[in-house]
Amino acid sequence: MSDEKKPAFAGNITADDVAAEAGVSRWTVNRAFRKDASISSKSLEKVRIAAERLGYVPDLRAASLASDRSNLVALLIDDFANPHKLVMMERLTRILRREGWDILLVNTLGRDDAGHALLNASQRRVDAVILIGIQFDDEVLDTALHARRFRKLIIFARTSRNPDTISIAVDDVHAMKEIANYVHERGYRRPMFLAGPRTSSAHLLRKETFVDYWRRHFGNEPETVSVSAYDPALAAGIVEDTLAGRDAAMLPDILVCENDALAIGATDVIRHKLGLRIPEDIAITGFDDVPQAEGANYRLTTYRQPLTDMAEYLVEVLGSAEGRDLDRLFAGRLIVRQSA
Amino acid sequence: MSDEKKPAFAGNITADDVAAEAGVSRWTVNRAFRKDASISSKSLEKVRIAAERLGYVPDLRAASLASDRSNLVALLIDDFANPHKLVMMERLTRILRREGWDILLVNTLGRDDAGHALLNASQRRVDAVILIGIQFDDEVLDTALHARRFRKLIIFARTSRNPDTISIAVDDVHAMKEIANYVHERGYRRPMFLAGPRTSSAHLLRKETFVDYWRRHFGNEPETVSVSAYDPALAAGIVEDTLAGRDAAMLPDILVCENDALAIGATDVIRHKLGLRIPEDIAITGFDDVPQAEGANYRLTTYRQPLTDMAEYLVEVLGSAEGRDLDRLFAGRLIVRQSA
DNA sequence: GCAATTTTTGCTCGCGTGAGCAAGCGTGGT
DNA sequence: ACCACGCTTGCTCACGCGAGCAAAAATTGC
Repeated sequence: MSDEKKPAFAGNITADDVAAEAGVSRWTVNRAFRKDASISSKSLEKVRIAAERLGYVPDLRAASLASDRSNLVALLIDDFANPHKLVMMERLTRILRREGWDILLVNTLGRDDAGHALLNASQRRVDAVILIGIQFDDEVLDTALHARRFRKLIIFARTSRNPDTISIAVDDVHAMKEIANYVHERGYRRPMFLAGPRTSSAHLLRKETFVDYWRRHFGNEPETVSVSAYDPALAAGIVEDTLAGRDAAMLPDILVCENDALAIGATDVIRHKLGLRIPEDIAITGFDDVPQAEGANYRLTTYRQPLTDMAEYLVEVLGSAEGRDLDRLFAGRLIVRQSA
Repeated sequence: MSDEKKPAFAGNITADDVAAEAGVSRWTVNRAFRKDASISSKSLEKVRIAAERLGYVPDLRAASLASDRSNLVALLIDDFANPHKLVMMERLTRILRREGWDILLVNTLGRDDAGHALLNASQRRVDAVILIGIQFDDEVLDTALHARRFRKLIIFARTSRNPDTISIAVDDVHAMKEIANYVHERGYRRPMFLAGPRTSSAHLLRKETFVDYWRRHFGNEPETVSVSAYDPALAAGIVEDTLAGRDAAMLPDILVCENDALAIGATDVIRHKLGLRIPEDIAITGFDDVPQAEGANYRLTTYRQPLTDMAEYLVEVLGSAEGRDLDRLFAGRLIVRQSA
């Protein structure tokens, strides 16, 4: 009787099956699926045909187990209210996939969850962890690094002074000086800085740089306000609370925002709640150049990070044998639009 | 001489090491990390302490290999211009992680890439594939299903008539009827429908439903326009091309959009390029209730999908032994705001 | 206190692949 | 025809864990 199993799905077809079908050994089959392996074009062809017929694809779990390289990186994010995260995810996933890296997406629920998120990643034996969230302060990083559970811990789009992490980011200091100079040149004199949450590590230097630079070069001390997350809705609330009811003379003439998420929330509230015009009554600048910043509604003057270059450097870092001293800062570009 | 290896990272600490440290067998160690396993509280405690000291965590690659369950699901997305995707990703990743599922994020670059994306997922032996993109037409689905490479293929937030997939979505037909009725009740008589790309399968029934229902109940045939992606910027371009230069009498009195991504692009262009007021000159409705829809700028009348319920049902589906007849439609809710 | 029963523990075998080595094979020079 | 050399192939061993069974230990009933 033919008790040839008809598998429910092709997961159980293994290199041995293909080897039998193609008349070669199992190792030749696997070699056919590795790009660096030495194999004759004749057996390669035989294997390809047999694999095609049986629907075989190599099992990366087993490959990873045997080779101690998973070709998997974990991407840890928390900050889902920030539209720029969507852009970053798109760019990172596209470029990493193109280079053969798969991505484990971990939604880190907050500071307390960061440890679990890292544990999660470590159980899959990822080759690297990429952080694009905001919740990773020194304590969390130290715990992760102390456990020596990761070969590489990469902080993307954010600077970190921790020597054991790799930070790939735009040069915030240079960027904010450029913005400060632009703002001053255009005649604005009473800027207010709208900042995001103040984390103790891996944070942005934007607020500090802007405030210091402005004070030193242009005399007065800018007012600053802080929002607890990069969330347009929260930013809107804070801006309304801060500015509502002020005399025109007491209003800032420009709102310099740490990023576009804040700038967008601020724009909405300034127009629709405070009834002021942008840029005539209050100008606005952002940071990141999210897609909506270009739209007819916001026309936001902002600063574009070279995300593609950064992602490509990230790939390079992933391939590198070293795990340290790979920090790199990139130069961005001021994008001038109508909002300032 | 002490050539005790100081590992570069803790990946090479195995259950055997913990077993030696705790004075039990390797299998007891692994049992301590499974929740269904039978183990005495005494050895559990011993193992916990030893594992803690050595920094051991089980290797899920090996576990998956041995048990034939990966606890991994692939999430395939292409449509990154649509802000609703960010909301969906947040909700899905949060709830799936809470239930112990890890997520492989695959950025599908387009229709031609769908096959590669699926292959990618299958090599990691994911337990299921979740599609939240738009590019999966019948041909791609058939290929994937024919290869029998997946136990479950779930189409999330989109209906599919393919019997071998599991579709978890909002009841589009009911939703659009509700919207059509609302629009008519509020006195609008010349709707225009702004649709997204027309895929041959797994698509939305929104346009068809609205147009048919309107024609049958309210007499006239709504004008329809289609955009090639759910991208606000593209929608803006199409709407401008379509409406610019029309007499007021020739303009629709309401623009019914297939989703918020389109509605947002349309809103921007209607206000800032055509110089019309919303809702006085043209009203607008969307679908999805993205975060910005609530903001002061858009105040968009839209339709909210019960994403959390849908994600929770998804978890249930993942746990189910069956792979078929699990389709489910959910009821959403019309969110009335100022735009219509 | 003893046998019957249940819980806990250890073990054999297998999951599908890669590293690295040794044998096989073909090629070219003399 | 012979040998040296490089490319290709097959093989041993290992990766870390789970299923499922058998032995050991703990618990129960009387």
